[in-house]
Amino acid sequence: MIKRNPKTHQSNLQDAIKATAWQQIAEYGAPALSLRAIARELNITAPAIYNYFADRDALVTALVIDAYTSFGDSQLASLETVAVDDHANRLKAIGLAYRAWAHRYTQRYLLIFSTPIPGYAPSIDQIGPSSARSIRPLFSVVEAMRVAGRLNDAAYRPIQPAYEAHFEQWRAYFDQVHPLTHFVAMTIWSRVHGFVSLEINGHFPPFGENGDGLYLSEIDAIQRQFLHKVS
Amino acid sequence: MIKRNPKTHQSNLQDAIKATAWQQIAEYGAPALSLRAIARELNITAPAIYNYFADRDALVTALVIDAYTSFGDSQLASLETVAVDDHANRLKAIGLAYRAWAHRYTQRYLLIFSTPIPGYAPSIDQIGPSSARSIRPLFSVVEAMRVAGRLNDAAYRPIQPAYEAHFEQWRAYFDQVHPLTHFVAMTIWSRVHGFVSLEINGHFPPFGENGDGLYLSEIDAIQRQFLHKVS
DNA sequence: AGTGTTAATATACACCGTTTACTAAAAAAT
DNA sequence: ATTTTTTAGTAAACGGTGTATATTAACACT
Repeated sequence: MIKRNPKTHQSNLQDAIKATAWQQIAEYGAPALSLRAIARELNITAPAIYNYFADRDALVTALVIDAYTSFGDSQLASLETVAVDDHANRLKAIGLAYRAWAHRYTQRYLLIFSTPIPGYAPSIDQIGPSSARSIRPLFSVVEAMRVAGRLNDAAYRPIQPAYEAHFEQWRAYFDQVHPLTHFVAMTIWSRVHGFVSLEINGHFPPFGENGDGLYLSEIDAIQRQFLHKVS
Repeated sequence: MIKRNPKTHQSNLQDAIKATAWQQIAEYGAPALSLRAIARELNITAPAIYNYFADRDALVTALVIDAYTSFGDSQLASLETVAVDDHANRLKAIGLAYRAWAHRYTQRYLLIFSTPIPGYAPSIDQIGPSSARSIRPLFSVVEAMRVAGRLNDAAYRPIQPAYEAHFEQWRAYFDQVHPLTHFVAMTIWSRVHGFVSLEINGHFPPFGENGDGLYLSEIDAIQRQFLHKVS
């Protein structure tokens, strides 16, 4: 008959579990995530967590959704101070925000884009919405370029018929955006992601948090390739 | 006094451990790698593995080096059938080989570029050589372009002085290649990697193993941006 | 007061990497 | 040829993990 720690009596234990998980992920990295460690920190027993999350994967899924939300917020916020018709600077702002967020919240970034939790595979049904939301700001920037007639489609290659079905199904999360917009946005995303991914995972030299020439030149290249001059 | 299974008496148990590890990684994924499972498969006990690898991380490091070697072989082989002065097609060949290898050996790809083993962090000293070797073919293609005067340096931005030291140290693995070559090669690598990484990790729709428009257009863009026309 | 539900516990199981102590066989040394 | 040393395995155990089961304490509602 052990008297439970008052900590466990806080209004929402579910949130406390997630908060502790984030704290431990930030401190020891996502792979070290442990239900038992979380329970210890909260002065409860490990099985108690199962009252709030079906299993470890359910907790991780909740964390992934949180990470996507944080990422989406950052993407959205980066556009607030840039005029909606200043396409060049909107591309630049959202591109820099991508990298800055990854550096600021490395563990969240890895949780989304790497697979640091052994045996965990996210279900598209659950994370789809928050994932789509996080990418939508980039899509909106590109779509604005297209609507303004400033989207360069020289590189556009239609999706091969064989993959059209898959593509269409996957695109359901993106409000049936214009194919050209989708094409360009995914290309931009893949470039920005490629740089940041290699950097975060230690395959590039450690540039630090500040912008550097290589990344800025990639943003330049994106602007030059996809943004028409005003005609 | 148990008579050991003949399997354990094969000439090189170290290689057998690695082979079994690869087999289980291919079947169940890298995160499920387990020394005990390997030992079971080989009819030995788990601690016996410690005669051949200092600990789990040492085994993983050996696997990572193998993966880099396989990747480097693939990169090298892709250039064999293309004339050394056919820069456009060398870029294309090596780019397609990158993606094809990642699809063919997904688990090896993830082992290198993701961090699927909990708690494992590769030491640059040990994997540096095989890692550098795997990237060198790309560097050689770009360097050949530069020497032939066909490398477009319009986007080049010198490394910021603050990072020059780090950069130089890291570059020691790459035979002091020309800075411009290094700059362009890293950019190309990051683009190709970005696409494949998103694809392999399920953030892009499943295009399958065959080439598709989006990836080919990225290779096009790389050619157009960095390869001068013959002057 | 009694009943049903909720949320925690205690216990247990099967797995993991790793350490220690021990042993049998092979190799080396005398 | 005998003794010693090294090698390469085993057995047992420690502390860790996620999770299932059964049980118990506290609460809300009739």
